[in-house]
Amino acid sequence: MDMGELRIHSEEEIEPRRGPWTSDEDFLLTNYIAIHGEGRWNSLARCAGLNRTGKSCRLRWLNYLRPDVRRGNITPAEQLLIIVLQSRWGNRWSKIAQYLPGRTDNEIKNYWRTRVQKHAKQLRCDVNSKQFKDALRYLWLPRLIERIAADNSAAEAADCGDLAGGDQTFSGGNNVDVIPLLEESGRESSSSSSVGSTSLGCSTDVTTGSPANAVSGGCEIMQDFWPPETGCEWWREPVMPSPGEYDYDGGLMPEPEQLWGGEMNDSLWSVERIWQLQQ
DNA sequence: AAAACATCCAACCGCTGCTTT
DNA sequence: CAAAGCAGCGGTTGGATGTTT
Repeated sequence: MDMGELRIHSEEEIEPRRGPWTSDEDFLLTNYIAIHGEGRWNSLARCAGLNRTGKSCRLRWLNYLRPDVRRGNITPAEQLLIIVLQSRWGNRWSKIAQYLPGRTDNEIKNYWRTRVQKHAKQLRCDVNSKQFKDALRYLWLPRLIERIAADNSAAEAADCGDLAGGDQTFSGGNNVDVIPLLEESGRESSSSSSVGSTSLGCSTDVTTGSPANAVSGGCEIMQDFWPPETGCEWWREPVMPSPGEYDYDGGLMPEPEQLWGGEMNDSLWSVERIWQLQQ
């Protein structure tokens, strides 16, 4: 600890430290919480000898130091959940985070702002617009489901070769047969959307296909999402379902505990479960 | 190699609502 | 009941890092 930064405590107000946390501060906070637990952040900050606000301590603990916090790559399954839940609840990040164990509201919020809003920008539409929601539902979600299915297949193959290997990455590893789900989704899309009608029809191989197909079909579009160079002209076609044909707000959302009992496990990320949320 | 630009993400800020006094 | 204190939330910012020119 750099004691030079911690001026001698006195009753008069000491300007709390701000900015990036040092490893010493992390150590102090982690140690204190390990012994005394969380809560009462203002007094915790004082008692732990941290010249930080309670707010700052809480944020550091919840978003970074907590042992069960997961950072880094947002998996396709997690992306799927975020998109589905955001469409249902809006920017209720803490609520959404409850359904992604180990992920913080901050991380989900960052993901949304950096990745999802970027695509909205490329489409030149608002993230809250029907246009963009349709893009998510009929282009992004099917693609994510395909990726999850592919991950599952890869994980299955890996499991055959290495039964001892546990899945630590949440990228798959379950045994859900996704084909019926994809077919179901495809039927739904084909009945209402020319873009959606082929979005799932390319599940066998999204890496091939001509540029012409990309515009008229959707495989390649889905592969690269929305390449800015297309000018998104295809998207302006009146191919979306009529109002009321989909309903993001319908249905009852089970509590997180009901879904996975508050624990992280592989079945948590089954496509089946995620798809149920989407319905 | 370096400057310019883009992206990511940890951390802060202001606000709201709940609890305590 | 009102005021004060606190926790939590969502929006925003700025520095670090990566990528492009």
